[in-house]
Amino acid sequence: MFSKACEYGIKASIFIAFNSYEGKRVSLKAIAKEINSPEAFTAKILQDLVKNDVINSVKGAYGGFEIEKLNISKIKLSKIVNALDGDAIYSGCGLGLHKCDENHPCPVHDKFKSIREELKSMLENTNLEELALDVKSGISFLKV
Amino acid sequence: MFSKACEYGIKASIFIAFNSYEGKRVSLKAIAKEINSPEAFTAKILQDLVKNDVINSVKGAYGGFEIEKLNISKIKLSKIVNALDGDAIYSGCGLGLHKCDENHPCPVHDKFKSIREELKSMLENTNLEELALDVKSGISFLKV
DNA sequence: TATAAATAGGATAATTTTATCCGAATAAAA
DNA sequence: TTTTATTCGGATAAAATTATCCTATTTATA
Ligand code: FES
Ligand code: FES
Repeated sequence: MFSKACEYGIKASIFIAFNSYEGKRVSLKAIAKEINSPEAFTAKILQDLVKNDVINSVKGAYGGFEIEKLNISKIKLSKIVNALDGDAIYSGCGLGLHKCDENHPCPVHDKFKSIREELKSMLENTNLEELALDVKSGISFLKV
Repeated sequence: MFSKACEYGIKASIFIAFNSYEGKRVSLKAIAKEINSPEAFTAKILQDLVKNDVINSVKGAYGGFEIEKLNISKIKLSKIVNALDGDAIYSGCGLGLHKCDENHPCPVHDKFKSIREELKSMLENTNLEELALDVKSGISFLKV
């Protein structure tokens, strides 16, 4: 469904989010350990997220990654997915036609329509805050 | 969403299906042309589909691919997707945890649940016949 | 029986995705 | 000012996916 990069990116963002709530900045090392991802690859993904204004980075000793508290509830999953995987998953044609077009639909267009719309609206209506709170309270998990 | 192999496989199966309805066997060349896919790669995919009993092949002159008429309505999209991509798309964890587990859910588990179930039931309840008939009647398209 | 038209399948290549390595830049603290 | 802990970014490398090529095998027909 999502690329590995996107999976790591979502998990990393959640981990950064709930630490930022407590005013804690987290390092690449801590993130990779927490979400069980390869460190160097995760670094690249975090750089992408910084460029796309999902997270902020602070260089140097005692640096790391963080998200402005006020923004945590404003960042939607769709922003992360879009930054890392683009919008093909909910905008492109499910069978790889040049584009998804009502007037020139592929055989599964109608069947997929509602699923893709549900996916899109879920991604656009889910914010980092709710996901982070669930992890913090032990309702959901980032690894294993 | 699906791999290229799976996209080609679904489209090829639909094309074979509606030709089989008319008692026509189709060649690799004809399939690749009709669904706009690379011929040799498509050949590999068709071999997989033959091994998984989705389609039948006939070697030699005047050979090609076909599906038993009586089976066309029995073959579900899920069978094709499973043969080519496995079941990760609707059974695996959306964030790549080892497995999707109610008792150890990832942060998006609940959000994804209904989408993945809808996807699964759609794939399990859509058969080749309906898809093939739509293409045949010009309601949907296999390329461009 | 020879020929031609197909699929089967092994080997290989190209591309994309995933992953690693290392030096440069930055900034806090000693 | 030096050391240390970081992110940044370029260059590779490894693995997976996508794609191609070539030969063997099969089978209908001339
Ligand atoms: S045309 Fe294929 S999903 Fe819309
Ligand atoms: S645990 Fe991740 S989708 Fe169920």
